[in-house]
Amino acid sequence: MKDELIKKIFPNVKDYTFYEEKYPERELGEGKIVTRFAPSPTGFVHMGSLFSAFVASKAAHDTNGVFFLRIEDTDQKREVENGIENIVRDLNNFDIKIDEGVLSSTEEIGSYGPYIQSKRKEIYESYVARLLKEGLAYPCFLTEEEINTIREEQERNKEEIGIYGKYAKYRDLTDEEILNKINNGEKYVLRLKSPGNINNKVKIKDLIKGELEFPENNLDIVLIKSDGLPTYHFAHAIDDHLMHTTHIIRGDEWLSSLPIHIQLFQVLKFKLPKYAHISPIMIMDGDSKRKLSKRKDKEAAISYYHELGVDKDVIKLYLLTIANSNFEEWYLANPREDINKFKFDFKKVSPSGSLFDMEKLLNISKNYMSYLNKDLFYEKLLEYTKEYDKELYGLIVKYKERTIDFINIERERKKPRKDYSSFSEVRNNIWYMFDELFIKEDKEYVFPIDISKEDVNELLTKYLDNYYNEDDSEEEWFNKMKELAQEFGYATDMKDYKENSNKYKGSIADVSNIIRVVITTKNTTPNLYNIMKILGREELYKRLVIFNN
RNA sequence: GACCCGUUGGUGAAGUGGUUUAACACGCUGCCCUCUCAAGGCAGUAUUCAUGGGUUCGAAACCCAUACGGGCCA
Repeated sequence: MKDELIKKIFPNVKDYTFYEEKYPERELGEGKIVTRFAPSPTGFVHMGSLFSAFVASKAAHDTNGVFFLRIEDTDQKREVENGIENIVRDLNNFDIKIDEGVLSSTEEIGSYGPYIQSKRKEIYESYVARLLKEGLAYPCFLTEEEINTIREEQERNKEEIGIYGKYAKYRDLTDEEILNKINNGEKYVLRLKSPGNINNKVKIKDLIKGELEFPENNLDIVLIKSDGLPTYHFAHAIDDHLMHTTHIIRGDEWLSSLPIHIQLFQVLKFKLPKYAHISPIMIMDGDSKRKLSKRKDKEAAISYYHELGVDKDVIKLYLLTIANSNFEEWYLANPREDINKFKFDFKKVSPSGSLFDMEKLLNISKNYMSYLNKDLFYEKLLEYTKEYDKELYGLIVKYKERTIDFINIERERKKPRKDYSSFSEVRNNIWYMFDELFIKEDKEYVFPIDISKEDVNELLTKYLDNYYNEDDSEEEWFNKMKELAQEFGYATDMKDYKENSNKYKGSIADVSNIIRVVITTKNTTPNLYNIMKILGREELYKRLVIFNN
């Protein structure tokens, strides 16, 4: 195509070499990876997109490379208000550092911008102008109805669907014919004049999927739509070339358009980046699996975990577990190590999609919570209750020391207790430590053996009056418990009790559980010795009084 | 319907031709320890790697076909 006609189509178009010079090769050094996360601004980040963003940022940061955020807003129908801000916020919440790119709808950092596609219109024009000049692109005047008719015909004849061969009616128009049509005001798109042949094979090595083979692309795909904005395919080639992305990490729904992308890079004489296509996270829907869906699955929303009280670090651990099959083993060997020390490896990514497993996630959370030190646990509990349980929040602020002491029962040791898999579970285990709640809650005392209220009262009174001493060590405490058991005709040795249960009213286990129930109303709690000590003598008497009423 | 990817226990998976009568982790079951729970210890949980055929002295691993699942273009 002649320059005059190109000028007619794009009056102020710059030569593409302008941009080649403006965005020079990055000087990062050997082995540094440049990746990007390129979402549409259609709302919040969900588990699936978080997964690819997380993997991409990890891959880049492991090599001290660059991870940037680009916004793909060329499909303006789908946009949502504050879309960009929400994405940036969600990434920040997950400590995914944006080295470069969009920070909000008005700010960005980095020297390869703009990073919002709608602001890059003239860049795309320069490159499509080059293709027009080289005869590798052309204006196509097919109307929507015509395209539909073509598709119907192709479906009838069981032919490949799309614009190619004889269906590419405007492929070989002369400049003059084109000019006439444009002057007539006919609407058009700009299409690739595909040099491909469907009978040829194109091979590519994907970092996750391995060796792949596709038929070559032969479709004259649209490069620039009639609204002047580029298609995903074209923008991807231009942007990732100019931004010098080294690794395209994205969902495997893009796999089938890979031949198009390869061809675009060839036609534009760009160096092809490396590709890594991640399989989607799946979920069971009845008997069959499907992709985890932002719309259908509550587990897909990050806010779901926030409400549950599952820490964001747990989500990261989970995502790494499904991303790299050797991570779990590494983490098991280094349970309290900073996960940034684990190096992501493309070779260890499963080519098939993993099923989302809530149980596994909660188990990771349980371990994580058990490894938190008492102060950090307390802080995170404050944060959680402040938002989701104001009443408990007030109490743990008021009784800070008591709360921390309780949290710390059997915590500071090599293999800590694992009581909670989310912060929302804490209330159910701690409420009885606070007078306000203990008095208020409906209480039902269920004892391990058949025993009258009077006998319980006698047992407790005797225990508190004659045996219990706040300063006792755990061993002394337990010995006294045994003495009490003996005095009331309970077995002090569990083995003995198992063999001769008919000689006793019950066992020492029953005695301590009777005490446990009066004090807490629960028949399972953390170590009773610690609980009594934390509550204090006076409080213990009070609970006996409450029981008797 | 065309094309592409995948298929190892309930789940995540290790595994790239012989040390695999399939690692590890979650879950589940049982036992032990034990004042309850949690934790911990021990054991069990795939007669076999979707199915059929082939290559090979030897296959979960390589090849072909079929089935199923997923994706994508519509």
